[in-house]
Amino acid sequence: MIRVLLADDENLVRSAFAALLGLEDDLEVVAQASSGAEALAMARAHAPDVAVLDLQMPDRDGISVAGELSTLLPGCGLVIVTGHGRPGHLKRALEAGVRGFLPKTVSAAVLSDVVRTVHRGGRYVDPELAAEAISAGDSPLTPREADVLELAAGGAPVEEIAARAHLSPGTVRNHLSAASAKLGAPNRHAAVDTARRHGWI
Amino acid sequence: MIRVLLADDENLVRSAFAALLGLEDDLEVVAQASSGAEALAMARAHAPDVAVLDLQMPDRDGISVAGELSTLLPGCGLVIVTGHGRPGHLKRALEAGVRGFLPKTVSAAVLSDVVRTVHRGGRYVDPELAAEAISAGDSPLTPREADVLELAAGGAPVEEIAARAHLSPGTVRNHLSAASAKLGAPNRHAAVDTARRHGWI
DNA sequence: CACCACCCATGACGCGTGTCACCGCCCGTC
DNA sequence: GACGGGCGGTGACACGCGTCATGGGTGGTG
Repeated sequence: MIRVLLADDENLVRSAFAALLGLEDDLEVVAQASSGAEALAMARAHAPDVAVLDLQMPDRDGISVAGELSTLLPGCGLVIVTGHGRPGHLKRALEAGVRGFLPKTVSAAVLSDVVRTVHRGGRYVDPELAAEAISAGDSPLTPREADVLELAAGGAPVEEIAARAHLSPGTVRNHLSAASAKLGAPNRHAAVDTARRHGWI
Repeated sequence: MIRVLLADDENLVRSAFAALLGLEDDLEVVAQASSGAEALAMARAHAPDVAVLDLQMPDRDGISVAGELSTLLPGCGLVIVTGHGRPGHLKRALEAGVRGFLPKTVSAAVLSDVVRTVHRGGRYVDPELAAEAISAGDSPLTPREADVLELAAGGAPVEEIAARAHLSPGTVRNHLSAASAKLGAPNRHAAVDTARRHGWI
């Protein structure tokens, strides 16, 4: 019997996953969590064999939770499930010790299979996502450029970004200009869009 | 036995919902669809008692599907399920004949209860969402302003928006300026953000 | 009919922004 | 030690953009 921890902030989806996994004879959902912090607490309490984590959760990234879990429970298999799979996320997830990564578009049978595969020590990443990740490659942005671009995401004026990043407005514009050029975007807003699509911010 | 149609582009979620509803004795999932068009075809073929539709689907809005279904199968109960519930969506959904509207954050028991309620001819909208919708009110934007604002969403320059909307650049700027003013946003990008949060575009 | 809201357009003003050149500083590698 | 790359900063220029005033056309309402 494989003991599974489920974490997803959308209660309905999480319960539905639990129902789905509950149909399998060899799987048992022993704990559920609706946030990253709760997931860690539950993991500590129940020591599951496999943790299935949603990528987007209100308090923290599913990947950062995975990273912490991999040191906390080294034997625990880690699976990330996500609505919109971005290539950058996949890379970060694998670095965090995640061994299963799949979008919510896959068919139902895949989830339980992946849980079993990961429990056996195997790996599974969605083929389509893997192809995207390879073709997309690494982020061309320097860390600082990514920071500034992220702060520009809300459509804030340069002045505000400068204040929040403790930089001079001119430097902010330089970073944004460089980022836009690297991403082939005509302006920073399109650059934000592109960077988001690739999971680089 | 209540016969249910399920439509959601995320196969995993849809199958999981099917498993969840399948646990209930009085509910039976008779058809599933992964797009709006497919949902309509399935509805025609199976004439379900209740249709559970995801708001976001690749080809078309779940609400527009609902609108078509309400004329196609007047007796069919309509339920919309959504990840991020926007007040504007709720209003549009109710106008389209939808009688159940709930975010994916609700607990598992609610979904099957809502299906039953809607089948009996009752209504259910998530209380939190309803409160937001009431406090938010109607969209202050004129139809044209909403159009232009939507085209501005991708961070496109004014020139491009003008070309795509068959307008003069000056007119576009006027519409955007008016929209930003109405939404209390310092620029159009923040205006896009605000309008999206309220479901006005 | 007058009135008003919406739509489309033009022109002008001023600020925000994108772009470039150039500066110094730090830290890694060859 | 020289070199290159990332980082922070300045100054200048030109364009995009936000804002406003103004105008004409349309359709619905009192």
